[in-house]
Amino acid sequence: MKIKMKDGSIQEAGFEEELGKNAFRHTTAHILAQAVKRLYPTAKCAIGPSVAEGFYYDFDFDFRFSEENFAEIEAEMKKIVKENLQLKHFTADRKKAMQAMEERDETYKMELLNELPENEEISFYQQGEYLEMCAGPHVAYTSAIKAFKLLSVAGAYWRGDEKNRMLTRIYGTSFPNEAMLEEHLNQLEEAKRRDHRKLGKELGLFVLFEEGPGFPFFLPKGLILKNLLIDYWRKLHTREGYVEISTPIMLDRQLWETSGHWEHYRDNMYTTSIDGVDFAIKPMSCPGGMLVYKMKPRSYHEFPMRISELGLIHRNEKSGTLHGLMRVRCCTQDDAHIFMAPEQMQDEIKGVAHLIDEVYSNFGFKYHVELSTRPEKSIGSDEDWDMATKDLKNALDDLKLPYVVNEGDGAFYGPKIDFHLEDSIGRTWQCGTIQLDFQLPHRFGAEYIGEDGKKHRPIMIHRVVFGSIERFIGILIEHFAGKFPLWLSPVQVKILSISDKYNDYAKEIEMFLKKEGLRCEVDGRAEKIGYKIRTAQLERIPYMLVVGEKEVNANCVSVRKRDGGDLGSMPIEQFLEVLHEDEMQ
RNA sequence: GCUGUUAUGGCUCAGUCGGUAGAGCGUCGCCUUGGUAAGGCGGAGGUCACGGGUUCGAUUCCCGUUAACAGCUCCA
Repeated sequence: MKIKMKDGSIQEAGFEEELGKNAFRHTTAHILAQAVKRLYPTAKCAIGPSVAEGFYYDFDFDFRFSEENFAEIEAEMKKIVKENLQLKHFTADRKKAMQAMEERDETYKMELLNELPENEEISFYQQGEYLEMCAGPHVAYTSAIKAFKLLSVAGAYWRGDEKNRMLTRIYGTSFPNEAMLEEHLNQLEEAKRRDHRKLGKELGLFVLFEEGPGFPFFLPKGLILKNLLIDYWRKLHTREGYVEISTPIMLDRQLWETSGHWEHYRDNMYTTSIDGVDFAIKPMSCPGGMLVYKMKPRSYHEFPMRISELGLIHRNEKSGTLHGLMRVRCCTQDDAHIFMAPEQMQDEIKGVAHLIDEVYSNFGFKYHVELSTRPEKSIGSDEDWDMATKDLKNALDDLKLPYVVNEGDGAFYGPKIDFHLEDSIGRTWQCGTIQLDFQLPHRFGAEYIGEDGKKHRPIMIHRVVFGSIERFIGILIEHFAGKFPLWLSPVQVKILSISDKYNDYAKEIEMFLKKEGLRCEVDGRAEKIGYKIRTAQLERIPYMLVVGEKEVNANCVSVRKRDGGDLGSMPIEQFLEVLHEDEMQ
């Protein structure tokens, strides 16, 4: 494909290249805008870029727009593609540009134009009667857009600011041929099938009630999963030299004033009053950990002091942001606070980064890293922030971990390294984080006696590996599509009797396996074996043991694997070996 | 929180252009006692999210509330 660049040059790029794909989708967005203007001349255009899986365009309509309008827009877009319009690129000076936008009453474009530098040549693309102020790039002809589809409509603030007017955003996607579009739509369907909210309900893992929006209930099988993750976590942290504490979920307001949460996090905190004293339910565990640190004089001999806590935290998240287990108002954070001397900082950051990598790799997760810098609402001096940010950067560079900088997204007390995991439809969620904090030790007056016998201020790292266990479980469910590895499966083995005559034998097998420490169940219903297998298969149970007359007589079990089908008959001891091999994988 | 959409048995969904509702799955009972992804028959189960309004009459129309969904904003 020929791509028309902003500077007037022409580059060659295929759809599989970023440049080609973005130009392709961006042009589709223009075709959408052209169709919209033809059908609804009073609509105003804002912006319409390409995004990871397609494109969107923001419009300001003077009527209520809905997905019912998609059909006629798509029909009009098809016409524009068929008309094979050329995308002509040209530039104009500011005055002419403004004149053109005024004529068309494109007030949003005029606002954007006003913010461009005084002497800048303004770039335009025109296809047929449709003219857009746009930096491109675009493909050369509208006929290139062979397959497209409008997907959804949603509100979006003008320029991403919630104080601004809300515009109507139309999402769509496009491909060079119908087959690719079809495949993409299939992928979206598959993603819906592994949505953790759907699977969580089907597999009986967790539930949310109207009585507690954002406060998930764990059901027996979900709690097994949660507890197994915690067991795994404890083992790792003991190995890594952490000690674990548990602090109250509710503490005196004064503590939160000292930490700065009262001032900077107040809107997200639940509070109550007892005997006329204000208390706040903790949105983070650090201040409690700080009290433990400060309870007695500390020495550099104790450093690095790694104190972990599975903290039950509550945050009043805005109603519209709640999302299954991914975004909740109450969750368990696998927190830890590391107190140390400045010279230990680099090693500690790297140690935590390795630990996070170990855990994510164990589950087969891919992740990406972001470095979040000082937000507007924050505490501490510029020097401290610069130093802390530089320290995190150095550690990332040493580790050779690629990262993107997320300006202004740090915690209010310090910059952080964030680890992001993907859900089934490619949305990413922050899970692990490493935060460097010079502020809380200062605010609390934390100290330690150094080698020189003098008092010093410790540095503090806040870090989580899972992030919130709830969110991590959400990611796990989607990643495995409910087919958890053997060690994590709430039910590992289900024993299916051919008929209820063999239920006693099935129970014997169950007792035997339970003594071996396995989680198992018997399906002794008066149903046919095909039906019991179907049920167990839908429950994503890793191993099924079929027992009937043959097995009773031969004192064995017939093994069926969730993904491998019938493995044949074997004595129960041999089945244990099969499980053992599975676990080794 | 904002914009839009939605809310009907445990689950997934029909339906009523205003006259108080139906299917499949699940559940319960009976028959069947079976060999690797759904055997047959029958029963129970719903104040149609909640609160107002319009109406002779509202699950259906209107308003509000709550929750869910998509996106935005925000975040672990």
